[in-house]
Amino acid sequence: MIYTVGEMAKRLGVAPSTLRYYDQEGLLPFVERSSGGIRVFKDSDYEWLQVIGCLKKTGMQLKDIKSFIEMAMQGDETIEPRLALIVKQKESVKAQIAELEETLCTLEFKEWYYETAKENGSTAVPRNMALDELPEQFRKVRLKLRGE
Amino acid sequence: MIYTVGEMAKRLGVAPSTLRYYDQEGLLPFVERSSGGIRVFKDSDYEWLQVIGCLKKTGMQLKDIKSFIEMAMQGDETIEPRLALIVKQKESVKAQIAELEETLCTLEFKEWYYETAKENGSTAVPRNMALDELPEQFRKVRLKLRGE
DNA sequence: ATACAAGTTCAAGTTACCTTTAAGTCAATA
DNA sequence: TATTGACTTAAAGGTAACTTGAACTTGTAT
Repeated sequence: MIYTVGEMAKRLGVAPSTLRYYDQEGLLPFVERSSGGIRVFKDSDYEWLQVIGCLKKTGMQLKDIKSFIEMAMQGDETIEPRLALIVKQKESVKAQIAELEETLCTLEFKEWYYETAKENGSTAVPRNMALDELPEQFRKVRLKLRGE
Repeated sequence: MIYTVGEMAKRLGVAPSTLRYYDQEGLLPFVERSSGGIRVFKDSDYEWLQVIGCLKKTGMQLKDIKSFIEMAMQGDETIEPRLALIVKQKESVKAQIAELEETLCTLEFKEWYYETAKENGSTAVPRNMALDELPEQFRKVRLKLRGE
């Protein structure tokens, strides 16, 4: 199967202008053109675009994704640096998950805080509660929020 | 304890210009000024800034954080919408974690892919491997990447 | 009293990532 | 063959979140 930029964009759930922009930025050196200059996307290009999408989700910048694609275009000599980059991004994603888990704990504290405020008609109640009055799992969170 | 903008920025690990920018954008209505116009941060302001930082980590935009702060400044009448917002952000963070977990699976597949390529001197080996030749946990990932 | 680091405002600059617009070309259908 | 919708490029515009620079003021330390 082959696709135009619009068809491929639809398949990926992105705007056609995004694909044109990526191409312009050098992220899509694998995309060929028809005799008339129209971009011709193949199924194997879809896979490249999925990889680009994956790296984007890790928070990698387009210029770094470009380097990765350029390495891939060089062929088998660049297997090791590509592996290294994947491993690095894997660690980065693990760190991001850990940070979001912490953020989640803070939000759960805040949820409890406003639930308690709602029940009592005032934020003063959870705010002035002694540390040992609050549920055990929220004590560390409150200390951290208050910088203690 | 009271702090200048520079001291508070240091305590938070951000640039002083960031705090001035937030103030300018209306995110810090609780910060008072000295007679000479210098910002005076209190310990309770540190806690607000930590909450702002938490909401930022959830991916919330500054204009939406501003709305939250404005509600908080209104007092106890806004407990319910604040609770609703926290719960919404909690769900958003859970979704972000789920997406990163999926991204992690893809990266683990890619790690295996390049490890196998490295062992065999060519990406052709993992690329052309039959689906039932690859480790079970990577089969669904490859199908998704190839759009099958 | 004087120096001087760090504060102030306002405006302009920066970066990343697209999107939009304009002017024109390609290619599938009637 | 003519129409029409989707393609092309180049350049400009947009947005979020800061950062920087210039010109000036505050407040602490000698």
